[in-house]
Amino acid sequence: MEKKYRVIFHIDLNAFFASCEMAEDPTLRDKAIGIGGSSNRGVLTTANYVARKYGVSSAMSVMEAKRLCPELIILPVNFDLYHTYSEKFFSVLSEYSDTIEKGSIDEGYLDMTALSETMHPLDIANEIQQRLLKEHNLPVSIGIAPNMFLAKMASDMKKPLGITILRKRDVSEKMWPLPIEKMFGIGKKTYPNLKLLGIRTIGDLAQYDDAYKLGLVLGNRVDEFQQKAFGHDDRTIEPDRYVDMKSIGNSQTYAQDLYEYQDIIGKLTDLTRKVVQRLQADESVAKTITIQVRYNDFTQINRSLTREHHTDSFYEILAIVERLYDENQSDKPIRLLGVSVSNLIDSEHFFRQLNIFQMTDITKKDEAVIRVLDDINEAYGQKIIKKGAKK
DNA sequence: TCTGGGGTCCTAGGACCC
DNA sequence: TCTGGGGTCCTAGGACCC
Repeated sequence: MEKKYRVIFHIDLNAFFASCEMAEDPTLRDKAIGIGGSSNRGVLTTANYVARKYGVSSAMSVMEAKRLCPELIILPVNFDLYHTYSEKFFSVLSEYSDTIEKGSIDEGYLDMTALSETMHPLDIANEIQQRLLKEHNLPVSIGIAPNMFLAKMASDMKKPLGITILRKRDVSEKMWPLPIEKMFGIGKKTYPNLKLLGIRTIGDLAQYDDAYKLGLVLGNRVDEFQQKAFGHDDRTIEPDRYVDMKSIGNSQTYAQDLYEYQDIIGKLTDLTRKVVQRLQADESVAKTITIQVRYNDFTQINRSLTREHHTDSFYEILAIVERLYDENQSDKPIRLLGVSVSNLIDSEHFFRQLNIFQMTDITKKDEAVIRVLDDINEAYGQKIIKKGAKK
């Protein structure tokens, strides 16, 4: 059955981190700047368009970037600043549609079907682009299409400050000639395998007819990718999709490899403290704790443990982090450590459940559990009272 | 050119329950 | 004796994206 015709926008902030820095400090605008790579072992997360003219790009090592552009200014990552600008961005978008899905900190999908009945989509896109530039110094590229996939592909076709319309009837002319690695969802592991099958462009993928061979490369996603290569995508925009975070983590590559146990535990403690602060600020509690260890030979292990109950206690989480590390010690020097928490739920919701559980089921639980409950209630008694009093 | 840090989603095997 | 299936949760690893 034919679906109702839709107008979908994908709006992408250009060189977002660099744009935020330039918006804050206009003297940076005509200079080459890169973000990230604090240590000698770092890479850049973003480069502005001045730096890109020298061949500097994101994911490039600092050393290489400096070689290409000796006058490059390197700024540390400032997530607080970028979140502030991200909120400004989505706040402007929310004036144009109620149906917005956050793709990430710097991109969003909007269902513009309703507004397009009274206004031409191109005029809307122009207005949004101009407003973001004038009011917040944020350059964006906009893709306009009948579905999310085509809108995403379209916004990438003209940068910076592009507006691109991609209709289904344009797919064979505008999208099929693109190299296969430009297709959203095909990464650097998959595209060499596709090339082995002789698939070099998105058009090649659309027209490839050996489903068995394709299955060896794409698994059970053959149909999905081929549909998209034809420009078909039935997904609807889900505003709630990423409103609740699913995990919170911090990781760091150290300037020098770590060897000493006490040193390593110290770094893990620092990471845990940062993660717990963000967890508490988010008013969430976590059930699964994961550590990440990358050795200097670049092999990596992840070890996780799921607790019986959720928590946001620094000491409880740290105890698990230490235990996970102790159980997986190795002689290899360590390059990176990470701590993350997942299986998150809203803390208020959790404590409502906890109270019921305590009243009915406590006799079956062992001492350790009771101790945990006491700890949590002590820590949260205040918070619950405060929240209750607000209403 | 030696290779970040923030995430999401998927898969596959094993444990466990019914 | 030999060995069901379905469902869910946990763990580890990997691909991908920005």
